[in-house]
Amino acid sequence: MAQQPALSLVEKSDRIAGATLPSRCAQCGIRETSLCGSMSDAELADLSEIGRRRKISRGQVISWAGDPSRSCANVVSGALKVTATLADGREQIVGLLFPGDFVGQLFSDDETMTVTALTNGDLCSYPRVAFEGALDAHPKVERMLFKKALAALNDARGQMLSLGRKSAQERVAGFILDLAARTGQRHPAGEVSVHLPISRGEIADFLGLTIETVSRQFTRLKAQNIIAFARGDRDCRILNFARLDAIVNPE
Amino acid sequence: MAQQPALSLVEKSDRIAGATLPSRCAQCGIRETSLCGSMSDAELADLSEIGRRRKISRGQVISWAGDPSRSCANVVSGALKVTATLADGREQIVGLLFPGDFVGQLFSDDETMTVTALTNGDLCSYPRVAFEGALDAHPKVERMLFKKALAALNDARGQMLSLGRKSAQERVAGFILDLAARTGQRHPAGEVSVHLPISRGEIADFLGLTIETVSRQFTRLKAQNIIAFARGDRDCRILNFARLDAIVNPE
DNA sequence: CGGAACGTTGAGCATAATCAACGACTGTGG
DNA sequence: CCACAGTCGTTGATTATGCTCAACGTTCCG
Repeated sequence: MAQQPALSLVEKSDRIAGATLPSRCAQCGIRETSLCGSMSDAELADLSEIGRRRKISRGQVISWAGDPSRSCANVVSGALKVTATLADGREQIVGLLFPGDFVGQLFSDDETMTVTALTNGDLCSYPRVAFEGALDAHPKVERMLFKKALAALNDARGQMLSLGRKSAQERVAGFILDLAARTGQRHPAGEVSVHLPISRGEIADFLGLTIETVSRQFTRLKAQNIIAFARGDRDCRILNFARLDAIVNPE
Repeated sequence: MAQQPALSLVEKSDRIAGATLPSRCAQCGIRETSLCGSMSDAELADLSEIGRRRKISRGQVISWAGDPSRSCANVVSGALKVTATLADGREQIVGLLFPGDFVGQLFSDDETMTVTALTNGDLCSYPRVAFEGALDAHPKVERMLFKKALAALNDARGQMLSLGRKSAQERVAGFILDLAARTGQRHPAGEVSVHLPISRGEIADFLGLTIETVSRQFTRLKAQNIIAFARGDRDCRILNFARLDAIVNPE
């Protein structure tokens, strides 16, 4: 994955400005699920003053662990990964971000994690210090961010249980089921199809396994007719939901 | 470990009350590090209205995963563990709580994790809904809790890296170093002594290993003269900080 | 066409889990 | 006082799970 320079606030991008609500906010597809959902039009105009819309492309690093924390953002479209890494290159994905999620390290001078775009997409980006100032004036926004942080903490803790205590098969099966619950499409026959948003290697980094082990577990689930793949390696169909669930919730 | 009923708010305990600041708050040893540090005396009097001091004893379960979330608390003294468990009994410690830390699941009707006392201690306990109400009136308290949640999230993510990507020896060495940074005592000869607050079994549950593996890693570090134990199995002395650090930060 | 990225499969191995035994220490009750 | 059970930690033997190394097929692009 090509590594590119992190977000710079001086790069060319459109300004979201004006005393009234910009049209891109009024039309924004994620307004209900993001921070902005907690704000009145007047409040949103306030925040949009300091924000910029910004395009990101697959593989681009949004922020590097250790760099100064200068900006934060809402994900408007696309997907990103948050990773922790060791000096020798071992990597663990500690979070996945989708539209409506918040990116950045608030109240800290340094980023602690690296954030990378998994797909092309758009961010609504804010200078960190100005954004923190806006939080003082808008307690409803702070409350929403607080709740998002608590949800992220619960997610992380659930993932810790997987990483520390589950077998490879349980982790892979759980990954498919989690995705199905989030983004799965139900089919007439009762089957569910799930698009895997990340590569085998990224699944491995997410689950604390190797690429080969992830691949073998998929193969094993295919051999048991629990899942099947259609049109490539990323479109997974759950043929036997009950047996998949039985792997994840043992006994 | 004996399992006892979870926190009941009707149990006998002293009331922290009065329009003025109660003496137990004025004298509280953790006031600077806990929520209360962000409050003026007048604000603190407000919060103390709804709080109770409560004693907890080693092994006692403060709240069970799945139970309704009725209360939250500050840790005044002692230590607690936050655990996630699977149906078949596998357990992962996802957080350790010490004086000044916050206990409880805010903005959620159900607890998602089990919290258990590792030692005898004291909590400052609040009804959850009333506490949430107090947050509306005291943005500085909410801000402090928000920062604590973000710190807990960073901790959890660092732990995810250990669980997913580090060897048993790296995890055990890292555990000792983390404790040393938190609570270690420096000695004249440059050595550092660390009291391990939890048993081998709990260390295993924290690091995602078995008791035997944890024990073998301690033995290995002892054999290399990197650490030594004094007066029992819980007082660890770091004899060679550099080599311990080299294990944790490889290459 | 050549190369790169991605995914799968196989063989062998290493790490940590499992199963088992044992010593040290603690508190209990005869 | 001692016998006893219980908890905790250590150590040994064996096993299994998942990792490493390697080869190969496919797809996509330049």
